[in-house]
Amino acid sequence: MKVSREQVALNRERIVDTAARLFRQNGYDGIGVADLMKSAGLTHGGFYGHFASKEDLLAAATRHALDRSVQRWQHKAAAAGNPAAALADIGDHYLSASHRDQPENGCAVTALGPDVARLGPAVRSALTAGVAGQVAVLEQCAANAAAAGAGAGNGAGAGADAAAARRQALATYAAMVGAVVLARAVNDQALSDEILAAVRQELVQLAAPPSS
Amino acid sequence: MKVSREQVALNRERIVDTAARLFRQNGYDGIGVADLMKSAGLTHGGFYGHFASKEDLLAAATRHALDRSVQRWQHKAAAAGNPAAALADIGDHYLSASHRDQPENGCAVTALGPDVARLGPAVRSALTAGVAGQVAVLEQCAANAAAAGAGAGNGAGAGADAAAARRQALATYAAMVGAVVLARAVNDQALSDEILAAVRQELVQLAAPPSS
DNA sequence: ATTATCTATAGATCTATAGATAATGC
DNA sequence: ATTATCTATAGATCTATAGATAATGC
Repeated sequence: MKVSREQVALNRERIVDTAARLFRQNGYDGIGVADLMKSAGLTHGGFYGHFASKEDLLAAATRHALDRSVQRWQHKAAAAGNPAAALADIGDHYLSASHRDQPENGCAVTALGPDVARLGPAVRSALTAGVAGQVAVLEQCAANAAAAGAGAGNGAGAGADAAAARRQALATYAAMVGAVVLARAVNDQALSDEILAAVRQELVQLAAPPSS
Repeated sequence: MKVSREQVALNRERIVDTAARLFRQNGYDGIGVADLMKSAGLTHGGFYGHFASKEDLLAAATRHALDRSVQRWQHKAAAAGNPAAALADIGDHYLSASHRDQPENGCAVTALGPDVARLGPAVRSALTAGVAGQVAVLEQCAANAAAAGAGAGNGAGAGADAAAARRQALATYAAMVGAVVLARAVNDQALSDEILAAVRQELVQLAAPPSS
């Protein structure tokens, strides 16, 4: 039952896409290779022609899922009229009930962070690249917001602004990740909603140019 | 080989303590009942006299670990001279390299959040109680900081302050949780350190009374 | 002829249970 | 007599591999 090289590439892509969904939904240990392959419409044994191991697949799936996330963020940032609107757009989506309730389509960091932390360098590097990409988008937005808020600054001020923008981007990103992890884990709908709302609110204040 | 009732209670406690450590270290699916019991110095089969299921043990272990965390936070808050020092003390410890590098002794939310989100109500309720306890400590610190910073406020101002203190506590807590999840998952020491430092920095600013 | 996928299975591991054992506590 | 723990195992599941099959692509 050999298939064309084109079909092989399509099959591999299907496996990665299926894995990205099922790993986020069930965790790394929550879904087996046999079930993954079955969901992708293939049989168990064929898996090892595409990937060296289950962990190797997770690395590919993580890269795949986060690449898509970063691209969406970049698109939002480019489409928004101003930096504050871009941050609000990204944050409102990330901190929405639908992102909380659909981990299978959501950020791989929130769904798989602790799993990835216990795995090997290939998986962790895939996640790291995604994190760096997401942070870079936020950092650019924060820097643009600061520049729009400031008058004609001097050189030292611009350098301090850049460092502050990066710090703010990292802290905001951490708050977004933590909020979704918490909102999913907590068994109290009101508290879950409250956590998401609190971080959304903070993000609005961050997007506003500094008042000083 | 029956043991005294006192020894039974000690054995149960030992199982919970061992489980709290090994679940945080390896994840819920990363350690089996047989190995847990072996680490506790008991045999596999004896487990089901103490707990109905592995998930039941995770609920007990989560409650145990988070109770201890909340108690430490309360102690820090009471021991600090002022609210800002209390927040700094809690945050510096939570956002330290040693907390990042020793998940087996750290916050159960950061180590097990996504696992817990996929499990039943008993486990999730245990985590929720811990989250609520940790947030309450931060909220009290933020409220005290706001009260110390304000003059003699009117009633409406105090109500707004209380709501703002809770929002700030939730957002800060989310940032702390997210920072540790990220710092552990990322395969880049400099980025990991930078994430922790950025949130520590933000926490200092939160602890300062509002400038307005 | 090459090779992607298939069937079948090895070998290990996991949760949970059944029945035996032996020390406590009435 | 009760019961906490023990040994042993059932039954299911997991990753990975071996060898067969059959369609592609030289």
